[in-house]
Amino acid sequence: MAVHQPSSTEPASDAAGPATPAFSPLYQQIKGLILQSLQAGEWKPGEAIPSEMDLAARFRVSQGTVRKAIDELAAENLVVRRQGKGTFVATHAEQHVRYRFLKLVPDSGDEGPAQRTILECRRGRASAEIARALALRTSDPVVQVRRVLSFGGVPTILEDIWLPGNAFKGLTAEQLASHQGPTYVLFEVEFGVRMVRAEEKIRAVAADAQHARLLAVDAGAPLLSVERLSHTYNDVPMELRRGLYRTDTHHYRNDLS
Amino acid sequence: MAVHQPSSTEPASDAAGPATPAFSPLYQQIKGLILQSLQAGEWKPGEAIPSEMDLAARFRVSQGTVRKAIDELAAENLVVRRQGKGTFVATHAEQHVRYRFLKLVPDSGDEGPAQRTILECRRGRASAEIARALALRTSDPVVQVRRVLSFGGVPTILEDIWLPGNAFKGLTAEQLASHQGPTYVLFEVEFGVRMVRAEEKIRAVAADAQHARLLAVDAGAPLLSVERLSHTYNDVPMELRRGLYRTDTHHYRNDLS
DNA sequence: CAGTGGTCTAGACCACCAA
DNA sequence: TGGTGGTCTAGACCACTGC
Repeated sequence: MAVHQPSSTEPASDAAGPATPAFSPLYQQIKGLILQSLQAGEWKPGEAIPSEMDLAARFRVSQGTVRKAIDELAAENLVVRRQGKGTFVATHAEQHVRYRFLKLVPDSGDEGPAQRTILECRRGRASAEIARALALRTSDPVVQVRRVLSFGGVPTILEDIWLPGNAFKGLTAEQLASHQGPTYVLFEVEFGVRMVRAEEKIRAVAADAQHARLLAVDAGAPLLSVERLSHTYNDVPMELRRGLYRTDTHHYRNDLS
Repeated sequence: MAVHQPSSTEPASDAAGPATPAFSPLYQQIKGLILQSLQAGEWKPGEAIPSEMDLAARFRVSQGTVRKAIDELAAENLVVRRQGKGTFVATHAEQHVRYRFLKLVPDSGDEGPAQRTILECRRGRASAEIARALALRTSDPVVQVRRVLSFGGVPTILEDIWLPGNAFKGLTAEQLASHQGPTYVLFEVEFGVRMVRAEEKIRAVAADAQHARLLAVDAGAPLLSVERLSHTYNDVPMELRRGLYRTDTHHYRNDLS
């Protein structure tokens, strides 16, 4: 339900506490409520959420207020609007947004999907470093994956992936090797985990002997090191990924605005 | 003035031509008109544009329509809204958005502004490659700048910058060395050129002898190569920048969403 | 206090889609 | 044809700023 706040000045509650009245407009509250339903899985990825009219009725608010809430969710890619059809929970499976998190593109031309080679997929305990990144406790269960992505037979990306073990019970190398489309779709479909946002730290590094072998380059060759921390709803970290990219035939593309 | 389009179906103009009726909503047209005024320099960077009411009156449209147009301009960082004060033409000089295009951050801690060393600033003719990138004709005048940015005395960024000579008449090494704040502010203030959007292509490369000397690293050391094409209004390319970044103490930070 | 942007509402109509 | 999101309007009120 919409929380109607006292208008204008707060009642003079001079008790100690944060001085910020934390005013938030109605549409932000509605956005928060819709977000809760998204997190709770009330509507699954790809499904339609209720129409604006329905939501307006549910929250006892005008359609325009719901619209503004959904506008923001759409701007954050949590939801996709389709005129005449409805509003849908966003997915990494959509055609034109696929590989939204993969910014490595070929220098020229197009290319098919990557060939995946899973080198490792094992359960273990979180090191202090991994635990810190994923907001776990040291020695909590984690899944670690190592894989190589090749384009046209050329190994191009070597990735180490760490996932919280509890959320990804039963993840197998088989699944990782054989599924279609982005791995994040697998995560959505099989584990109900939707990655919403990520931060990347990018560096140039020299290939060590092992990396060189796996990526078929000379030892010491420059590689792009991409450390990505992905989050689900509410900024909960759910994946740490360390990638090494060959940039002799591809480049990392970024748009600034 | 707002262009009122024929409602519903087009009159059956079966003459040859693009089949798309190119319907665009009123607020998009208003946005376009405001954009024109921005390009034309009717309001300078940092200045306030007319109030929503004024613009609504000027364009014979409701305030809500103007608001939606400005909303989009604000979302594209072309304009900044300040409640109670007005709407202002965006600038690279704003405190919290300074160095908006510089994504290289120190691994830990903060750091002061960069020390700039201008190695070169000369006028010349565009090579075929530069001409293509900047949408000039080969041998059109260009300004080329080479500089090193250092943090705490450590040379960290080596940049080559190409600018269209006609738009940047009179740019000197003096100016580039002595101005305060981001170089893009200098461009706005001295040349009326506002960079609005940019694309970057990022690679890992090995330092050659010259680069190694200028950045105080060993030859062959891995460096981040960042090629940036910056645009003014209307996607007109106005700057090509090739940077080499040391990433031993800094990293390139990117947010995906 | 007046002026600005920000929120909220209610209603009309349009464009798109599916059945 | 009915339902969905998309546009446009008009008016009321709120929050913030500066005089």
